[in-house]
Amino acid sequence: MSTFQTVKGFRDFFPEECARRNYIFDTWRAVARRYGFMEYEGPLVESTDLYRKKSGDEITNQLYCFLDKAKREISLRPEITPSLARMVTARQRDFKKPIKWFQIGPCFRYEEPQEGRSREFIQFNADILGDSSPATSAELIALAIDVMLEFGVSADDFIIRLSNREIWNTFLADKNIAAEHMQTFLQIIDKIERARPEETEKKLAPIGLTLAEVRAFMAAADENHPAFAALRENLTARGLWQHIRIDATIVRGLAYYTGTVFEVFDLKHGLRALAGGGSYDKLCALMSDGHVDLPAAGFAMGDVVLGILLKKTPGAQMKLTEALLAASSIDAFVVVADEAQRLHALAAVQALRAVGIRIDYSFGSQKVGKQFQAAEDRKARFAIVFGAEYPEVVIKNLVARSQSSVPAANLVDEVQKLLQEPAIGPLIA
RNA sequence: GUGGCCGUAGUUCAACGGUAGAGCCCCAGAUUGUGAUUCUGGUUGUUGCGGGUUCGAAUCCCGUCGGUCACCCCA
Repeated sequence: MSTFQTVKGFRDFFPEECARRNYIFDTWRAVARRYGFMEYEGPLVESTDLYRKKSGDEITNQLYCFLDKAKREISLRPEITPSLARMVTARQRDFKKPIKWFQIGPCFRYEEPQEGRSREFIQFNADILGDSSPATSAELIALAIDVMLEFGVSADDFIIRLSNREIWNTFLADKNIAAEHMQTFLQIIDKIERARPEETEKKLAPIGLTLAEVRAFMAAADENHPAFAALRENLTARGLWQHIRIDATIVRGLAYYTGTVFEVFDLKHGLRALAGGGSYDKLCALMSDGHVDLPAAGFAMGDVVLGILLKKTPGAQMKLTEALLAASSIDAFVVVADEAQRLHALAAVQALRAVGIRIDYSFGSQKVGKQFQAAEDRKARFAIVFGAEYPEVVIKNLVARSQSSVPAANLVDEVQKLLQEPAIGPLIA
C-alpha cells in the first residue's frame, strides 16, 4: 500500500474511468464540431485578480488560490469564461464574427468535496461572441440538446429550463423597485422553490414586494411571453422546442448574465443541473476596461453529474458500454506457440502495427492456453498463432471459433481483409 | 468554513478490549498447441497516520490526513 493519499478533492483515473471520461470528451467534441465550433484552450492557472475583476473579492473563498515562489497571487481556474474573455478581447480583431469556440478541460474550486463535487472537475464550454441576436442563444441551446441526444439521453430523460433575466428587469421596473435590489432579488428567486414561503415573504418585504405578486408574475411568464418569441420560432423550426420548459426561477447564480439563461436538468433522478448558461453581453467590456465591447453567450456542462445520468439511463448506458468495449479491445493477439518462432512473431507484430492494426502479445514464454486466455481477456477478435508449422501461420477468429492457415508473407493482407468483415459477436445479447 | 458518520489484504467486507479472517481479484498447477467451468496450492497487512488510556487496542479517548453526508456555495 502506498503511504501517499491523493490530495483532498482530487481523483485518480484508472483505465476504466479514463475510458469513460474519454468517451464523454469525444462525444462533446464531435457534436461541437458538427455545429462549427472551434476548439481552444486556456491556462490552468491565472492571476487571482482576473477572477476578482469578474466576480468581486468574496469569490476568493471558493478559489483554489496561493502564492507562487515570486509571491504572485495565482489561482487554479474555477471556470474558463474569464480566460476566454481575456483571450478574445486581446486579439478580437483577428477573428471573424461570430466567434464560435468550445473548450474541454479541468477546473478547480476550493470546496468541501463529496460525491459529485470534487475540487477538480471537468467542464465542456461552448461560447459564441460577437453576435447578440437570439440566434446565438438558440444555437447554444440546440447544441446542448444535441449533446444530450448524442449521449443517448432522450426527450423523456431531460429538459431545458429556460428563462430571461430581462423579464425580471421589466417586472422590477413596473413595480418601481430600484435597480440596486436586482442581485438580492434574483437570489431570492433562485431559491424560491426550495425555501419556505414564510421565509421568502420575509426576504421580499424590505424590497417592497409580496410573494403573491411574484408568483402571479411567474405564472404569467409562459412560452407565449414575447421575450421568448424569437427563440421559440428558431427552435421550433429545428424541431427542438419540445425540449424546452419556460421556468422563471432559473436566474443562474452569477451576476454577469444579461438576458437568456437556461439550465439542463434530468427528469427522472432529481440530479443537480447537468449544464447551465446564458448570455453575458457586458463581460468582455468589463474585463477589457471598456476597450472591447463584444456581446457573448455560452454554457458549461460538467462531466460528473453527466456521468451519473449516463449510468442511470439505459439507452445512454448501452452506448457508453459499446464505446468502452471498442476503446479497450484489440484487433488481434499474437500467440507464440513455439518459442523458436518468437522473432518471426515479433516481426509480424511490428508489420501489423505499422498498418494500424491493434496488436498485443505475451512478453515471455507462456503456455498456449494462457495466451489464448490473454487474447480473450484483451477482447481480441483474432488470435494469430506462430508455431512449428512456420512459415504457415494460423489465424483464429475468436468470436466465430473458426481458424485458417496462411503463409506468413500474406499475413498482413489477410488480417486486414478479415478485419473488413463485420464482426458478428455474442455481444448482441 | 460548520456539524454527523466512516477508514482493516489489490478490492468488497468480517472480527467490536484478549492469536487479524473470508469472498472476489491476482499468480501457479491439474491441462507440454487452443479460450469455458471446476478443483488444488500460493502471495498480500506497522488495521490511514501520530499520540494517549490499559496487563493487553483494529476495537476506547485526543489530534491529524482522507472519504462520505448535511449546511454553505454553486462560476
